[in-house]
Amino acid sequence: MEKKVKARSVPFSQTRSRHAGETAEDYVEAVMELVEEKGECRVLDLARYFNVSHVTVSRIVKRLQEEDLLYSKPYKPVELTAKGSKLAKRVKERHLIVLAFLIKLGVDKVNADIDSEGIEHHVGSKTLAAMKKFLK
Amino acid sequence: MEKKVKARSVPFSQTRSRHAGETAEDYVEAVMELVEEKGECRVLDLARYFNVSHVTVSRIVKRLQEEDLLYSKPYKPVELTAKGSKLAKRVKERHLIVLAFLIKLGVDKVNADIDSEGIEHHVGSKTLAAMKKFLK
DNA sequence: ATGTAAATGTAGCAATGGCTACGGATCATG
DNA sequence: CATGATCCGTAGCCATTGCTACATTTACAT
Repeated sequence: MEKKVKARSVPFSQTRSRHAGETAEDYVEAVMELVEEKGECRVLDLARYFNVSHVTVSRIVKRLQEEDLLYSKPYKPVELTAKGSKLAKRVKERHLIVLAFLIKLGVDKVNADIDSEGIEHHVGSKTLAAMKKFLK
Repeated sequence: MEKKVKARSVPFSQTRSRHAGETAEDYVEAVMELVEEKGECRVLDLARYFNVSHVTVSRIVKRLQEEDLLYSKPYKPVELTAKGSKLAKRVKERHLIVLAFLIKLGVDKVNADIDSEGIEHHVGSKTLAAMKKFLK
């Protein structure tokens, strides 16, 4: 008498690609923020931002160039492509909504900052809509 | 006139270990659920649960044994250690709170299921407390 | 103009988590 | 107890994201 155990709603088959996608989102968001604040975004700016070595950044930037999200020439600043810019705006908006939501929920700013960065990647459109509604 | 750009509140230095930690949480939770529902938890049960190959499960189970979260002998069922059981209970409770929270927020069950599985790993104690309060 | 410091790239290693292919173990069932 | 089906382990591949060490380029100051 075997009880059926349902598989997860979201298959884990693509864990690696999901993580890579989160990295892409984090990077385009960071590039947008750094360009806004500093005028340009260097590899080392990203390395400091994410607390990783410049080597890690450099490799990821190369990959995101192949995905047409970023653009840069060797030893030059990193820029967003049109596609990257569009993604960055979506990501940033979602991030800000999640952050505002947590704060309105009663979470202190420090923890809201921390948790929103982890949560944002997993907020689907339905959940995002519910958060927006709650904010109004 | 360089504006200072603050680094992320949560350093990304440990991205890999964070992901490994999420995997550990997912696995102990799954083992607990499968043992409850089927009486025992085999490698293949986990493989089907996560939609990955038995090889992936087998390697991860081995690692989690070294972390003293799981226990099993070759070709035998996987069991939780005391430490793993404790973690599983915490994870499951947190998961259920996040799920209930999303539903109360107005998200449909299907999307609440999906998003809660991604979100749960990033909900700190303060955010969890705020969710609990909202549920009351 | 030249030389040094800072920024970036390259080589190569490790850990994690995917996979296929293959082989050994276990278990029902005849 | 033999045998086929099922389960599981091992070997070995790839991708992603960390790292250190070293090489190269750029930019700035003298």
